[in-house]
Amino acid sequence: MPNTKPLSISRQSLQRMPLYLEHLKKLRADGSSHVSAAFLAAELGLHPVQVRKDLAAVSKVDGNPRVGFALEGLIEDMAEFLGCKNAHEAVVAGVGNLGRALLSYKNFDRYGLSIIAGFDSDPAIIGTTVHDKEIFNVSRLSELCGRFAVHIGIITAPAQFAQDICDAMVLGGIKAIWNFAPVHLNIPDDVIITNENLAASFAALSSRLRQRGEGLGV
Amino acid sequence: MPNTKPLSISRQSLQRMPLYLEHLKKLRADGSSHVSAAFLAAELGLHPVQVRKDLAAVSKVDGNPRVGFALEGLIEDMAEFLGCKNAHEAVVAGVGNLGRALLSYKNFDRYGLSIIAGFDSDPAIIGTTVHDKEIFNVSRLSELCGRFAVHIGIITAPAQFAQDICDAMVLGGIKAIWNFAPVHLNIPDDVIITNENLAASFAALSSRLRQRGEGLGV
DNA sequence: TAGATTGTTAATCGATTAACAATC
DNA sequence: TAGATTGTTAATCGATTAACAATC
Repeated sequence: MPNTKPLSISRQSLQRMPLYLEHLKKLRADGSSHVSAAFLAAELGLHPVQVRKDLAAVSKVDGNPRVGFALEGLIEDMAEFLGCKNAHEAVVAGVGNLGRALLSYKNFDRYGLSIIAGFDSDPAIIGTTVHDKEIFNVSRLSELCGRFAVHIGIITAPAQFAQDICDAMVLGGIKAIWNFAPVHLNIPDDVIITNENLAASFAALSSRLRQRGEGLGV
Repeated sequence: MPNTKPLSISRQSLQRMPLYLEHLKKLRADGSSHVSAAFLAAELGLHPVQVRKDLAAVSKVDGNPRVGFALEGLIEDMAEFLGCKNAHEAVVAGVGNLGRALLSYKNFDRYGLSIIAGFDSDPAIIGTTVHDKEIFNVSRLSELCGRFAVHIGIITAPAQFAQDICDAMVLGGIKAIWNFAPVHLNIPDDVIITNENLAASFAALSSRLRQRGEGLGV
């Protein structure tokens, strides 16, 4: 059984997938039935070959010279690939402004993702709901992760609590962590992690701006 | 005048810089005066050579065999590099949950970053303040960007408004955009952009988890 | 048919990692 | 001194881009 598809898709490709899906849906809504890689690439500011490779990685839909790819099949395969059908659930620990924003974020639905509960240590918000999701005491984090059979944990708590929360999540059976706390977390090898550091992103953008400004002698 | 330092630092390096700064400060607070690249690398889960290169790119502090780098100078240079001294200001358009979270985010201070105002179209919140920052009518976006002499714009509005907001920002003199709307924005060449797609990140993490699960036959 | 568009192989580019001599 | 640690050059790795024959 020859394996034509690469076993794993690059992280960068993976990040682009939701953008394709979004744009393909838009094109379909506009009444198109086909799309060429070149067109899609131009719209999204990507390289045409990159687009073709990305599409080939997740879909068996063959492109057609002159007409491009059939939108319908592409959308179906892309949705399938991204797991939009079998929903993926997560919990979020740290219900400050950011946690609250994620609990209320509507775009997750489109990819079959949902945050089903929040955890915090503040008695004032434990027991309340945000966007219809209940907020539990963080002390019950590992217990409830197990009970909910959730495998994705999101950390939006202050840095000093992040490692403890992380440990509790791992104990509760969490296999993937989306970490917004600006610290390096120690995790077992079988748990995957994505670090999302907003301050670092902002600072990096600001530095790029300054570098460019200097380069131009401004 | 030979140019020893590379003109530009890679995007990835740039993203790591705030993490170094954070960790270096922590070490200093713990009473250390020096740190070795190997130690720092282990703490942050990076490669030692990578750390040395990164440090060398922003600091003239020479490492010392046996003792490592002097913390004090390193922190100073890193802070200088990241522009923590001359504060950088931004405005945010779209004061929903996410915009609100960014307006209230405390970690930005540490890098001399601040969001000075918000913009929205909802009459109910125009004129109110969030974390002491006033919310203006989005119709005044370009006017006020110019008046405030702000060069960084953050877009946290729904996707369908993003391009218009972006255009208004560019018109107002914005030179760097941090875009949270899940769409590709068309901008002039002299404006830099960082796209932050939360749904895409979440979806990518979820896909990685699923891929791994399949690989292990779970 | 002619030409737009695909899919694939090879070249390029950039970042990370390995190797190692220099040095405090 | 001996050995930990640096700084740098070369090798590796991975992703993007270029080139081009195949095809509807």
